[in-house]
Amino acid sequence: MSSPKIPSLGYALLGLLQPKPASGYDLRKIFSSTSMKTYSDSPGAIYPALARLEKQTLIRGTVEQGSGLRRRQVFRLTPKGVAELKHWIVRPITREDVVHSQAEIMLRFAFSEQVLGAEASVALLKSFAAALKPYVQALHQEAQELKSVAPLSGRLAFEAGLRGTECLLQWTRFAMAAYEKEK
Amino acid sequence: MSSPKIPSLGYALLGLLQPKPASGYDLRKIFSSTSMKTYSDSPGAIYPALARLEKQTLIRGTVEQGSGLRRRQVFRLTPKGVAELKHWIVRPITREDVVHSQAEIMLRFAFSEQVLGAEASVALLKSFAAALKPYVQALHQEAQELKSVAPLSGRLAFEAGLRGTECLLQWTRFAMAAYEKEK
DNA sequence: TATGACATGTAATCTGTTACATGATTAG
DNA sequence: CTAATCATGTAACAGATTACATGTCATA
Repeated sequence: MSSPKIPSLGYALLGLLQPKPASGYDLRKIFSSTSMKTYSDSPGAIYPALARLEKQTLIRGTVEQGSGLRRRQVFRLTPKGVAELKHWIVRPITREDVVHSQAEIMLRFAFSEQVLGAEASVALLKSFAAALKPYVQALHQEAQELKSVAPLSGRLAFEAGLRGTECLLQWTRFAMAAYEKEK
Repeated sequence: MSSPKIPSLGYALLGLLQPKPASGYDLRKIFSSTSMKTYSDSPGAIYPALARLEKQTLIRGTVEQGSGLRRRQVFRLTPKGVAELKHWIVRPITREDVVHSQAEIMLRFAFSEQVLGAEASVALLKSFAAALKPYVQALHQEAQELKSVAPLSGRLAFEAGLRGTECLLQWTRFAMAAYEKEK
């Protein structure tokens, strides 16, 4: 039970390994070349992270060396790893998540369809929207209180955060509509 | 020269101490009670951070104890600290910043007016917009390439990032207009 | 006198960064 | 042959989290 908490990078690795086994090098290339540049592509981050996941038996690595090929270790999810990934994705979204780890929410959503199917993606969107709505309200209120105090640049910085959050809420509607249309 | 790199939290502390000296406890309260909840309010983060800044002679702490008051250390910026803060704020904004540390850009902007005046804030906004424009273009292009490959949830997650960035670009225009109107 | 808020810190642990080290294979 | 790329890792260090430790002051 209650395995030691897995950091974002760990889940990113699990999610990437789910559809297709890959080596550490493959994963680094994904991080450095695609839109997932927010995650570190440094070997000092990825190889230890893979080692931790393997120690928790969430993934298993097998050394490939058919006919003089250079050594290359390919990792795949174990059933336990698949379960952990699913469990992480379906967790309801809290205010905490919205404030401190929006990037992780998006990561969960990005993987949701492959791992659990479209219904799970829609459910996540609903949970996200439900958490966002009162948060936007609270931000509006805080903006009112800030109005007379801070210098203009401070108020504008706050406004940027508010707009970004509203933008995200709009996006959840857009995304739900996209799933509607698909059916 | 070239002092050891200061992390985001360090600059947040410098920025907060600039208009008004404060104790570690005051700073923690600011982090936990205002919109700066993204920064850690844990003593294990803040007190060591203050100690580092003091060792670099960017701030100086003085123990207040007028008439049997409980011990309370108040920190203020040194001239070197003010210079470091200014230098950090005026640094031109790079693609790197936009991709990996948007929060820090907003922090720089939030402090800019108090520390350097409205012209500096406007200059920062221009630099930000200039970095955002080509980035949005690049994201659009990447979105095109993604179109046929990823599952819907993956494409939508990407779309969320794209929209957020566009939203930020719009905000820069809004903010510049706000400064225009103020004059 | 006991509770809770004020106020400051430390220690263990975890993760990530940076930089280095190693060696195989392929292209020029 | 040599340079670049493939592929894997390690070691030193910095910073954050969590939990704990300590003591003061006000109030009920």
